[in-house]
Amino acid sequence: MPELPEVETVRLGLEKHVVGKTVLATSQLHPRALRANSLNTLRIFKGAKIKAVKRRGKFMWLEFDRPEVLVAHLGMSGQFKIQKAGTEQEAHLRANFTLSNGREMRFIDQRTFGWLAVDQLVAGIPTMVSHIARDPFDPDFNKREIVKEISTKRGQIKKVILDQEVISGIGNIYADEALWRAGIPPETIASELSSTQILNLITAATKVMQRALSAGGTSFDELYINVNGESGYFERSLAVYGREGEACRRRPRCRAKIIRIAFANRSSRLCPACQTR
DNA sequence: ACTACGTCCTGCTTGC
DNA sequence: TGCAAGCAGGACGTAG
Repeated sequence: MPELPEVETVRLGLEKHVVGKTVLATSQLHPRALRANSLNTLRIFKGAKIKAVKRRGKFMWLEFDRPEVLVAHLGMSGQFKIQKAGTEQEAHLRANFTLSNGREMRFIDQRTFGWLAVDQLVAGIPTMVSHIARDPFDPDFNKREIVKEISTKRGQIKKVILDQEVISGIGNIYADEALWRAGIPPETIASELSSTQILNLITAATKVMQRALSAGGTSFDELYINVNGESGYFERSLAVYGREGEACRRRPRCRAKIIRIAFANRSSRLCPACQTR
């Protein structure tokens, strides 16, 4: 599932392949590919030169030599692929951009939770991304400030770190991994944690996502791939996600089995022995 | 202002 | 064996 490291992997791939290229043609192949707003056509980018590919949390956007930007969210299963023009269409191709270098930038999305949108920048951020908090990879991410903010929250800690308006980029996989690394149960009330515990948790989330980025992102069931069509290899290093029933990897002592519990209409994976209050 | 939950979607896995 | 239910889940809108 694309979370911060996977989206950053895609951003890096796009940056390498599309910056400096001009969009010659666009096509939208699925009604849900484009999120409805006032600027609801991809055709606006015809003839535009791509200047930059930026990101905040799990949101990405392309900047052009004109005011409009193309915002993209991968949702559950969104992918970007760079293909030679005219290559056979993928089964779930949702939008296509023909580029000036004989390539096509393709947006592919099986489950259609992902979307594209035409938007404008306000203070350097697309309006539809302005409510999203900074992510831990942001140079202006203020860890001490975030720790302080989290310490005031009355909600369960996992919900708090999944709240993209508090800290962005963390999804279900890295939330579970960070909580395991910090030894904190997901249902703990945030305000009942010490500042040190919260700091440890944010540090753990940052580290696990940095390691995942180094490995090219986590790929589960191969729905996530980067723009070259290659999968990430980080899943080998996951401690709890997808490991229910297997032995906890904490050393030297813990040998308990990882369990899966229902949490907020989703699932959480955790070690019942070493994630305790 | 805050929290909780339903909704969107497809395809693979599980269970009867 | 075959079909139906379950599961995966990010973000957002609405209900409470």
